[in-house]
Amino acid sequence: MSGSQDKPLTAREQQRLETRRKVYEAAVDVFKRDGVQECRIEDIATLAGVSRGTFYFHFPTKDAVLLEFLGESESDFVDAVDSLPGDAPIEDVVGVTAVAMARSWSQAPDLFVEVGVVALRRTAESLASREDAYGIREALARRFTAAAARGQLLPQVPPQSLADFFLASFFAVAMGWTRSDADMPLEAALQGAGFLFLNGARMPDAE
Amino acid sequence: MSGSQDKPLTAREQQRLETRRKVYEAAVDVFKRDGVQECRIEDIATLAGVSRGTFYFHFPTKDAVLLEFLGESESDFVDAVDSLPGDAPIEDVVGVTAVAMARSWSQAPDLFVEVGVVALRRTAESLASREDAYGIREALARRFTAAAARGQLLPQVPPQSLADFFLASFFAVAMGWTRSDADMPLEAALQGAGFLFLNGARMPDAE
DNA sequence: ATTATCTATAGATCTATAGATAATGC
DNA sequence: ATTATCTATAGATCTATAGATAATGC
Repeated sequence: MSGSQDKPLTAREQQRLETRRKVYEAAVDVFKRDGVQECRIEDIATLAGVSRGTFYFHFPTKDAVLLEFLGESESDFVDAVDSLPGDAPIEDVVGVTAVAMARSWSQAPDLFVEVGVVALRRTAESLASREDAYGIREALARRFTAAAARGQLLPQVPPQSLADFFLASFFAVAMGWTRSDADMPLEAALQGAGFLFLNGARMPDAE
Repeated sequence: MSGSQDKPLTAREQQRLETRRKVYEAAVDVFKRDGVQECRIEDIATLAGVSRGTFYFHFPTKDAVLLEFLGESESDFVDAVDSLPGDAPIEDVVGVTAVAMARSWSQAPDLFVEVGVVALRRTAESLASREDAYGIREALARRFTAAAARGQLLPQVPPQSLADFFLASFFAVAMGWTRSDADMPLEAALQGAGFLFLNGARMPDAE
């Protein structure tokens, strides 16, 4: 499904991708240094050694760069989930997602909020337009559908809603972790979120 | 704690508040009509009948208007939670929050995502600066602390994290609801989220 | 010769601020 | 006279695009 055909690149195509990558990496560096909202596109172009127009040739906005950044880390999550066998128990799905997200998100805590913002906007758009790109939302929704069919998850809640509920709470926990000074590893915090997702916040006895 | 002293306003103060309100309402209208990102401040000023500079005199950015909007709806949530007796069971806290959020969020589904964005940014900032304004996060955290002390909630998870987990999942469910065409009332969707929060997604038997 | 990539620049919009006007308190 | 409110405008930055340059395919 991921279409990397590896057809030979012309010198021109190679040049374009190289410039694009230079611009992308310069942008991420400047984002981290100056902040996404505060930084100027001028500075990104200068660091990449191109004109400001070249930035706009490759990316329409700063948000487009962040979307690419999001897409790169998201494919790690999807790979982690997709590497599990089709009948893997739901605990494993939750577990490997926690591991993959912890690994990816630890890299760029400075960009965390702004990446969350573009993820939110993109999800809102795809909800509105009914287009379903295959990302972590969809990978999780599939697993949740299968788990509900096996009787492991509550059948009343639509799997897509479960996936949204799950992702939002993971994001919230990760953001809290990023900004706190607790010395618990991010992975442990996310595993805790996974436990809450599966078992709820209520004390079992207090039923 | 909410300091409305009602000291008499001078004509000038009254004028300022009036203009500020005009600008605020014009901004919200234009946001709904043209979209927050797309609209121009020029158009807000024109609709309010003031100069563009006057907009900036009252609000530094569009986001500041959204923050005020967020603050107004948030105080409804806080009032709802604070109206409960101190020893109210946690189910009631979850329930009245669902009712208050459903009432408030149904008003402005068009602004939903952008309000979520400023809420996210504000929360990130307050986490970073350790300042704790009293909002719905703090109102919930207090209740969760009390409930954990009474043995109604899992004691391992910090109450503030529980509040973040709770708010993020409510937001996610509400956003999904806003964009879907299911004819379930928003309140029912949020009550479902509250159930998930308390009891988890796992089937009780499958333990 | 045609097309893709990139640059230079015009026009639009935003942000910062000096100055005008009107209210206030002495 | 001083201060608060608002306007007008200069300068900064972004967005859109015409034109320059370099690669491609015939």
